[in-house]
Amino acid sequence: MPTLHDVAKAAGVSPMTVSNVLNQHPHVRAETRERVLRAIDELGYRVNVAARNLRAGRTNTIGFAVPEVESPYFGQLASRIIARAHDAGYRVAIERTGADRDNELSAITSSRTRMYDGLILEAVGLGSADRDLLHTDVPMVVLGESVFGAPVDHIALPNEEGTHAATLHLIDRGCRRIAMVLGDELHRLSVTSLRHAGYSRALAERGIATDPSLLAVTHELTAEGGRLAAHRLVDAGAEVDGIVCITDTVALGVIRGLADRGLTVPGDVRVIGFDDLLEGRYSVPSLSTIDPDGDTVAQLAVDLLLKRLAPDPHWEPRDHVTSFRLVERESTA
Amino acid sequence: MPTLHDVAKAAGVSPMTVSNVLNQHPHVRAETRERVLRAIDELGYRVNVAARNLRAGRTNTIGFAVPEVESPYFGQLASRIIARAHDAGYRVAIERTGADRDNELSAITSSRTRMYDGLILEAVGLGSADRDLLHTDVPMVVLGESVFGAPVDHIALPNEEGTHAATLHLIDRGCRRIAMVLGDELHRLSVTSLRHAGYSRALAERGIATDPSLLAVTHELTAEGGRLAAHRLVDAGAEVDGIVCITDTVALGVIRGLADRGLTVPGDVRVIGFDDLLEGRYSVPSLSTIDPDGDTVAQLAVDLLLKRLAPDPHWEPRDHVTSFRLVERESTA
DNA sequence: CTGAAAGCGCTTACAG
DNA sequence: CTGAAAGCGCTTACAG
Repeated sequence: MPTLHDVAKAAGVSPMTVSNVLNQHPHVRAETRERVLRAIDELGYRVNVAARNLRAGRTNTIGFAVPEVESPYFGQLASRIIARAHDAGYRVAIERTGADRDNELSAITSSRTRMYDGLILEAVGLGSADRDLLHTDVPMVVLGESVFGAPVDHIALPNEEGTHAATLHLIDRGCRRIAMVLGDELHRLSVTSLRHAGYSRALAERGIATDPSLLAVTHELTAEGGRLAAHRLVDAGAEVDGIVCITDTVALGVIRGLADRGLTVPGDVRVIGFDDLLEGRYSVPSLSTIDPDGDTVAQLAVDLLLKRLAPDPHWEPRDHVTSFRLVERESTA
Repeated sequence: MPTLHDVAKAAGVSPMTVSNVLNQHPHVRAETRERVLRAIDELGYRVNVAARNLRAGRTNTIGFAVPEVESPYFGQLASRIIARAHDAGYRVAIERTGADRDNELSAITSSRTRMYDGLILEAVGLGSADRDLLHTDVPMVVLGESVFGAPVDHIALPNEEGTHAATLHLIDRGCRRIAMVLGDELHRLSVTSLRHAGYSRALAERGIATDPSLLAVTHELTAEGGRLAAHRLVDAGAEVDGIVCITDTVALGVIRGLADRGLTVPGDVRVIGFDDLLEGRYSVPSLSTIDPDGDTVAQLAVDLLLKRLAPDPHWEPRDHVTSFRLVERESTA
C-alpha cells in the first residue's frame, strides 16, 4: 500500500506538497498539482485516514446515537441528518444505544474515543437526574424529551402542543370516548408524559371528563405494543370512538389490533398518530398524524452542532422546540 | 485530555504495561493491573482510537454500504448485521451509496472506507460488466443480485425460487390474471429479472399464458412506485385477480393504490410481496410474503467477512443463495 | 510556492 | 512480568 511519501518521491516533490494537494490548499502551482495527481493515480494511493485523524485531531465525522437502527422514525431522521451533514462536509456514523441509559452515557464518552468531532444523541433512557452528566467537553446536541434544561443544545418535538391538536381534531370529528395509547413513563419527563399532557388539556378544554380506563399503556413503543393495547381496550369493553397514539408506529399497530377485533378505522374508531412516517401515507386507511417537521429537526441538529465545532462557541446552550402541522388523512375522516 | 503516557506516569509503570492492561493481555500482575486501572479512572483516560488504528493497522470496524438508510429493508438488515458483528467484537459503520454505481465502487476504494477492516456492500447500481472491478484486496462481501460470478464472496436472496413459490401460491388460491409489479431492469441481471423469471416459470408450469399488459414497471422500488403501478393496472382495465410484487414495500404501496381505486385485498385482488418486513405483519390486510431468511443473510455476511479477515484466507470466493419460506397472511387468504 | 523536521498517541517486536 | 525504542502515515508550524 503506497504512502504519501511514495507519492512525493514519484512526483519529485516533498510530502508536504502532496498533503497540500490532497487538502486542496491554494498555494500549489497548477503544474505541480498535476504532477502530484498523476502520481496519486498511477500508484493508486489512498489517504490513510487513521493517520490523518491522529495528526489533525479531528475526523470530520459526527456521531448519531439512536435507540434502534431498524426503527422507521430513526431511519428517516438519520437519512435527513446524513444529507444535511454531507452538505457541510461531514460524515455521520450511526451508533445504537438500545434506549439504554448506560449506553447513552457511554455514547458520550466513546465519542471522544471514537474521535467524532461531535455527537447528536437521541436520549431516551436518560432522565432529568442525569442532567449534569451532560455537562461535558464533547460538542453535543441532544434530541428527545427525557432531558430539558441541561447545559447542552437540545431539540424537542412539539409534544404537548402536537398531541393537544391531535386530540382536538378527534373531538372536532365527533369523538367523545377518546383513548390514548402511550408508554409507561407517565410520571417522569418523557414523550409519554408530555404527549399525555396535551391529550388531557384538550379534553379538559372541551369539557370531556378524563377516564383512566381509556389509557392503554404499552411498554414498547412498537406496532406490536399498539396492537396488544388495542386488544386490551376493546376486550375491556371501553367503547372508544377515538384513539390518540403516541407514535405512528404504535398507531399502525393499533389499527391492526382493531382489525383483529373486527373494528374498522375510521368507521368504528378514529385513530391519529404522531411523527408523519412514510408508512402512514400508504397504510389502509392512511394515517392522520402530527408532522413534527423532521426536516427542521435534522437541519437544526446539524447546524447547532457545527456551530459548536466552530471557533469560540460562547453562547449559552438552550432548549429548542420545533413546530408542527396536523395532517388529516383517512384514519380520522 | 490525558494520554496513555500520563496514565503510565501516574501508575508508576511503563506505557507498554498500560497498553497491555488496555488490551487485556495476559502477562500483567493483578496488582499492577489494579494500579493502572485506578490511574485510568482517576485521570478519566480514554484510548485515542485514531492512534491505535494507525499503529495497529486495523480498526475492528466493518463498513456496511447500503443504497438508502431510510429503507425498512436495509434498516432491518443493518440491525441484524450490527448484532452479529457486535458478538464478534466488531463495530459496523453504515455508509449510504444512493444505489449509484460510482458510489458503490467508491465505497470499495475510497479513503474513507479504507479505515474499515472489511466491507459489506449491498450492490444495486453495479452490473455484471463491473465484475472485474470487484477483484480488489479489500476484504469484502457483496450482497444483492446485480453481480454473480465475481471474484468475491457474494450472497444472493432466493429470488427466482421465492417468486416462483409466491406465484404458485396465488395460482393455488385461484388467481388466473396475475400481474407483477417490478423494476425497470428486466433485461439485465437484477432483482427484477430474477424475480420475473420465477413468476414466468410458475405461470408456464401451470399453463397460464403470460400477458405483457400484466407487467407494471416502477422505476423506484418504493411504496409510491407500487401505488402508481397499481393505478396503471386498474386504469388500463387489466382485470387482475392477483399481483406478485417485487418487494414488501412495493406491495404495501400496491394495496394502497388498489384502495385508491376502490378495490379491496384479498376480496378483489390477492397481493403477495417479498422480504417479510415488519411492516407487512401489521398492515391491514396483513401481507403474505416470501421470507428470505434475513437472519441467515446477516449471519453469513458477517461470518464470511470475518473469515476473510483471519490469517490465510485461501479458499475461493463463491456465490451463496439463502433459503426462503412462504408466509401466508391475509392479503392472499 | 516549496521543504525539513517534529510529533499526534498509540502498539510491536526485541530484550531482559 | 516489565521496559526502552522505534515507527505507523500523516499535517503543522516555521523557514526560506
